[in-house]
Amino acid sequence: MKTFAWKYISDQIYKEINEGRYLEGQKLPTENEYSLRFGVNRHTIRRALNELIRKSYIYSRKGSGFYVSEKKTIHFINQRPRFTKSLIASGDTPLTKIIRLEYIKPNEEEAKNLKIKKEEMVIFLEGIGYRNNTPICIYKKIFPSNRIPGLMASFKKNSSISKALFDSGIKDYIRSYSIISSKLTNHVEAFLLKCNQGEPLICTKNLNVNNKKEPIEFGYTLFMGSRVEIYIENN
Amino acid sequence: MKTFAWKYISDQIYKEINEGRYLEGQKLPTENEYSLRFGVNRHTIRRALNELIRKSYIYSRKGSGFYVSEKKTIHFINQRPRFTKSLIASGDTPLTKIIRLEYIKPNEEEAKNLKIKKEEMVIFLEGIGYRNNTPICIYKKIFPSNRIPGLMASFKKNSSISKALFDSGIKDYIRSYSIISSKLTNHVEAFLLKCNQGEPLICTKNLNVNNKKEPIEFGYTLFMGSRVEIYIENN
DNA sequence: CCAAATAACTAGACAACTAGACAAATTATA
DNA sequence: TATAATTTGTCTAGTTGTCTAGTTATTTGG
Repeated sequence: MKTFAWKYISDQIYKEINEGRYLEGQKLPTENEYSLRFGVNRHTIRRALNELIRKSYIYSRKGSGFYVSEKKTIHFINQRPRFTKSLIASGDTPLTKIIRLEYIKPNEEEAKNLKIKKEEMVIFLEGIGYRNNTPICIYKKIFPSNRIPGLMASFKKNSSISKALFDSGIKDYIRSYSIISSKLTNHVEAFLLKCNQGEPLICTKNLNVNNKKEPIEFGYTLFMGSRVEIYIENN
Repeated sequence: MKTFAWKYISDQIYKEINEGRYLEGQKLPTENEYSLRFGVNRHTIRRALNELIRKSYIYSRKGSGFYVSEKKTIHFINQRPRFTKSLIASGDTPLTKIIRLEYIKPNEEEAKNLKIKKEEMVIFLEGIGYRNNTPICIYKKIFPSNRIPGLMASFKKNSSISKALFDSGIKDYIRSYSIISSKLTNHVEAFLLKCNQGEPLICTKNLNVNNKKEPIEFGYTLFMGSRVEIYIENN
């Protein structure tokens, strides 16, 4: 049995990362530099680095370089889900950027979950969640606007989603259920998450209800597998 | 299929313009602002914006910014249509490029409109109309050559269509009727008009007659919806 | 053990993207 | 009005991503 160059190099670089030679988020040497150092072709270096990407120890940015991955964000799924708070608690700077906000017609599943008629227009909200300026998820949320008067205006005024809900009278809400699945990023998701096409995603689908148990939000979230892990709390 | 950042961004900005978020002539966000918003380098933004300039949805002013292009208003006159003159009058540089000129057999509608036999050969002329070096329309015209002696030779000599008609004895003509409809560009039209496939077109079909009320031209024109608006005068 | 097939590796070209510098034109400010 | 700041235009250079093609090394199967 023979150890191949790419495997040796991959292990070697990983060892150096593990030794703490490079901090989280720090840039690694370029392909070219590694190529000179190990005396192999650039493509062999790429293979070694791609192996580390596959294991999500590092990630790459086109035209820029390879970087050491940061620790995964833990996303808690429990009764009272709050993206921002869960991140603040873990000492990270959260941010969520809305990229789409409009009225649409719900599909069958959405209408059924929200307990409204298929013809009733709903608020569609799409955004990207960040941690330390790195995108970690794409979320899509459907709100029954008829049940929450003034919500659209509130979204346009507020940057925080839960604050917008609060302003519209939703003082509290709890999660009714969550479904978790997985898939690979398509080209659009890859762009939005600034990753390569074909990376694994953790997909959640969930329903939030108010204290009268009326559905107020049906949402989908795509978490980047390499940057997030989901923690399910039972209490 | 793979989406590049510049393509995604270009499409996104175009969508926002098309939604009416920015009015004609209005300034777009700066390269820097877009760069922060999309999280890419300024040069990638430039590439996206240059794509929109190429399709003349926007234009730029050095040291100032990027602006949404203004539509050209075409006065669709019932009486004396003249592409060249109407553009000169509005202070633009006119140009029309003939891309096809030959004898063909007319179809039923054309023969009927021109009041000739189906077997009688006619002159088929196809061209592209420009404003400021940007294509704004594709036109196809059918002329009953038997009724206008020497017209083909005249077309080959002259660059202006109305001048060619004038030289062939058509000193004056008026529009008999026009029909306006709409459709989306196919890939050939998109290529000729240097725009995306699926852009809306304003389609006109019309008949011109001489002072003896004999039909002398049956024509189709496809105006690019995003670059042109048609003004119809009733008097 | 040999031949064929497969995987590893080299080599090069080109595109997409990042990065920074500086010029030229415009706009805001003192 | 003069100056500073902003913004687009144009460079050069470097890095990753994706191809294609060809060579060498290893494994596989008879």
